[in-house]
Amino acid sequence: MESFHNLPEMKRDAVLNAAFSCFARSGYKKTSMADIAEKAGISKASLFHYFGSKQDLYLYLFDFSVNAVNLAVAEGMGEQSDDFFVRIQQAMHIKVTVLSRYAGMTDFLAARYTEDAPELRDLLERHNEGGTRDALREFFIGIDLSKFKPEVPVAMAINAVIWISEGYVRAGPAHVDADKVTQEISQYLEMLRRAFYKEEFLP
Amino acid sequence: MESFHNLPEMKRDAVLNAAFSCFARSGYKKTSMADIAEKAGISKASLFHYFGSKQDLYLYLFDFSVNAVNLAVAEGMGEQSDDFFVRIQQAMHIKVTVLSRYAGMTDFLAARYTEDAPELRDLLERHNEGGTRDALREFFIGIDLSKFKPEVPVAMAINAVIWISEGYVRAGPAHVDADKVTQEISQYLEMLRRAFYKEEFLP
DNA sequence: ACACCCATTGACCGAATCGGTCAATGGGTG
DNA sequence: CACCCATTGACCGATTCGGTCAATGGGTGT
Repeated sequence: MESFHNLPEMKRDAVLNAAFSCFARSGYKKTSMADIAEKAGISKASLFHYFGSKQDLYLYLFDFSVNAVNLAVAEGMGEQSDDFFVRIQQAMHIKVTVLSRYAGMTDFLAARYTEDAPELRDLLERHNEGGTRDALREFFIGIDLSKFKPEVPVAMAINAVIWISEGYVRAGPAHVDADKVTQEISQYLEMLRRAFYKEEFLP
Repeated sequence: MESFHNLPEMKRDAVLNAAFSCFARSGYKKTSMADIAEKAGISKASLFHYFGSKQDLYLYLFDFSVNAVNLAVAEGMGEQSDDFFVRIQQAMHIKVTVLSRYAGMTDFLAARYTEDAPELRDLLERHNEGGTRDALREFFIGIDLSKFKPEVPVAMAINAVIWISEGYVRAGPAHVDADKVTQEISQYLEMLRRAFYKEEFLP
């Protein structure tokens, strides 16, 4: 495991991204170590040399992802605004920043909810109890919902904004520059803000 | 193959849906006939009795899906309106109707673009040449774009509407009643219409 | 009651692939 | 030159793969 950390950064990211995308697309059981090794451009034996076993690799990826997301959230979420749109733009910026380096990581984390391999049950359930809480519910506390026009259904508007943000990220294969992508998303959010907010809250 | 058509309708749909979801989630190569048989509640030998081989099963599913979609489109798309929102609502109604019976079919059809199994290349490429054309481009001919407010970017608004529709379908596990789902989607579309259209085009 | 039919399936086949191991290799370092 | 250690092709037993087949059993006509 320490041998993996001594790898040059580029090679390390290649291995991580190969593993992320394979596990995310095919799940734990259907992903073979040969698949990951081939996509990463290394030998299968090296994979076992780095991580010991398939299960240990998955566990490492999981911890790595949780830490990376927590770190990105900690340094990306500045002063908590009461404005829905600035807060969701912060969240999308974090997601895009993480995704620009580890393209398959969020899909990997999302896919853990559909994992049914018994060898992972303990680890995943343990993390569900302690860490995750209800992130979505927590995201919306302190938001000033009175900025929305009275005639727009707030719950639907919120769903709309979330689905558009996700739709953009999903559709966008041009993940070259995280800042540029963030800027383009903000254009969509600005359009929605104009459509949903009372005029007194628009610049 | 004729033995499969003589099956009772419920059992037939169970087999089709099992195969759709397995192929859509795991791809052609990673999906085993045992997976499909188990999810369908029949024996693996029966699967081979019906379809002969794994490849023949995939081919049958593909033809079946293309025919089903074409049929649904033919009978679901009434007089072509020049209004963007009524047209997209027609399209979503078709999609939801198909999905209510064959939950995994659209994902199965979408997944064919990422299939790299050499045994399927011929079939998939052949269908790409002849049938598909640019469905999205064709969808938008004759649409009256002047109904949009001058300050809203039309291209972005269109993407927004599409992503919201897809997001709703993806998020909604309550696929019990197709008409109810269609009605809920129309509420979202109505909200967006109010936000994006000039007032003179609102009721 | 019997004979016939055919859908269904558990058991089985050789081949491929699985997770995992190991000895040989080769480039870097003192 | 000797040592070290990352890397890997070849290999292991076990499992799973696509596909086959004979046995079974519930229907149907007579």
